Amino acid sequence: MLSLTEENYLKAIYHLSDGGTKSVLTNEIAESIQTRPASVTDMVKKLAVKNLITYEKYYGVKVTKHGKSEALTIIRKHRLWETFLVEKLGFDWGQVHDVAEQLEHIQSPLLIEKLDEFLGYPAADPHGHPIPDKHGKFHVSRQIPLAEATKKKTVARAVKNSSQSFLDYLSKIGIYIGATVQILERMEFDGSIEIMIDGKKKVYISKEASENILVTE
Amino acid sequence: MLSLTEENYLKAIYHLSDGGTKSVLTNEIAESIQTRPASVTDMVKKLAVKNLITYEKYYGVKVTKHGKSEALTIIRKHRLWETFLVEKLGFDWGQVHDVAEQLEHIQSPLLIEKLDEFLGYPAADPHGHPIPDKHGKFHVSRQIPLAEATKKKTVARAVKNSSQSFLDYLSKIGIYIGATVQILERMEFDGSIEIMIDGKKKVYISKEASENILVTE
DNA sequence: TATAAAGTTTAGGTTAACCTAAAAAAATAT
DNA sequence: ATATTTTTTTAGGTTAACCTAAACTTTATA
Ligand SMILES: [Mn+2]
Ligand SMILES: [Mn+2]
Ligand SMILES: [Mn+2]
Ligand SMILES: [Mn+2]
Repeated sequence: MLSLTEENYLKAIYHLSDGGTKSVLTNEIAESIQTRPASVTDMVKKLAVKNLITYEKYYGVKVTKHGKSEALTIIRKHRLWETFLVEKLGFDWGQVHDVAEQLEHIQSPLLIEKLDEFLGYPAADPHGHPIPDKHGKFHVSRQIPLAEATKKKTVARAVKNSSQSFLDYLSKIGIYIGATVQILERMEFDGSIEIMIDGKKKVYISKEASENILVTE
Repeated sequence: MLSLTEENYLKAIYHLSDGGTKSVLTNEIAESIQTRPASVTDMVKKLAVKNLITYEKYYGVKVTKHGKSEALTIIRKHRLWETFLVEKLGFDWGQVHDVAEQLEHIQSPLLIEKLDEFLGYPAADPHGHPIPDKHGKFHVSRQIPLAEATKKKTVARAVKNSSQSFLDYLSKIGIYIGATVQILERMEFDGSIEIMIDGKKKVYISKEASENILVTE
């Protein structure tokens, strides 16, 4: 069984590795988890002993099969709780992340199965992120950042950034998961774009914002 | 803000003090929390510095006003979560305690208010224990152990012991919160009693069991 | 290729929450 | 009242998870 801290490290490493595909460096982990590189080195050795990652001194870590499965369990819990908070308790999609950050560490396989059932086995969380099933399986449709879309008409499917401030901003301008987004014009000089939301509302959004909205064409 | 450990100590002390009325000794705390007396002495000093209890060397601790209010918040959370698990997720009343023991430490005032609302502001948890409101207020009707009841006909209102094994036993013989319990006969030699549940089922229960069922006459 | 810069690890400390063993105080028994 | 037992505290360690500063390794630059 993993400690809360070990779980947070493992989840961070998994996310940074793009689902276990690439290896992750000490400084990236330190940055993402808000600790010092020296602390990361300590923890990374512990996780390697537990067979959750492989660690090659100076060259970073890779997530093992076992580590991937543990990470996906934590992510599953995180996203199920976020879904619960929004769907059942009426939280705003920008309010759920920090609470889910705590709830994801509750240890009870029964709880998570019952919660999943209660929510009707959702496929995605309020941010459009896929929820792994109890075996760690999930499906993602081909999503691209709005910034890279070539077709004029797209549908918002997920956000890349789940921060309160970004989600509050999206809500304010009227973007939500499932909204249709038409690209009206790209500004040459700063990459900002003019879009039409649900065929009704025209707004300008920055390049930065458009990179954090994932769409299907 | 309190650590998880501090919260567990404070809650244990509050329970042992009968709602803040009497003072609590080091060994009682150690016993209840499954630690060594020396560890209790350490923690008790910390809690005293934080003004949650008063500590008189060799004579035990008392819960302060502030400590009582913090303890009641934790108890409120514990009981709301237990109610959620039974009412919404379909847990058995014997399965909830350990999970609630973890959930009670989640830090989010918003979460707990929304959960309370979602549950319809319940007055008691699945074990019949009162749920304090957000100001720490709650009401208990005059409940006595079935072992001490003098009237023939009583109604089960709460359990004194929330262990899985005791609750499984109660379910098995057909006792639940709200069940009517008629006392048919008391056995002189071991204090066991014969009862009729809901006017239908006759069973014998031990003195021990009858001391852990709280009823109103 | 030698040197500088960047990234990482090691060495050595801190704090919270535990522990055992010894010392001290309080309660009980003679 | 004194001696014994019980309870509690103190002293001194351990472990997990952090930290800073110094020592390394790797990578980039001259
Ligand atoms: Mn977390
Ligand atoms: Mn999410
Ligand atoms: Mn607890
Ligand atoms: Mn309860």
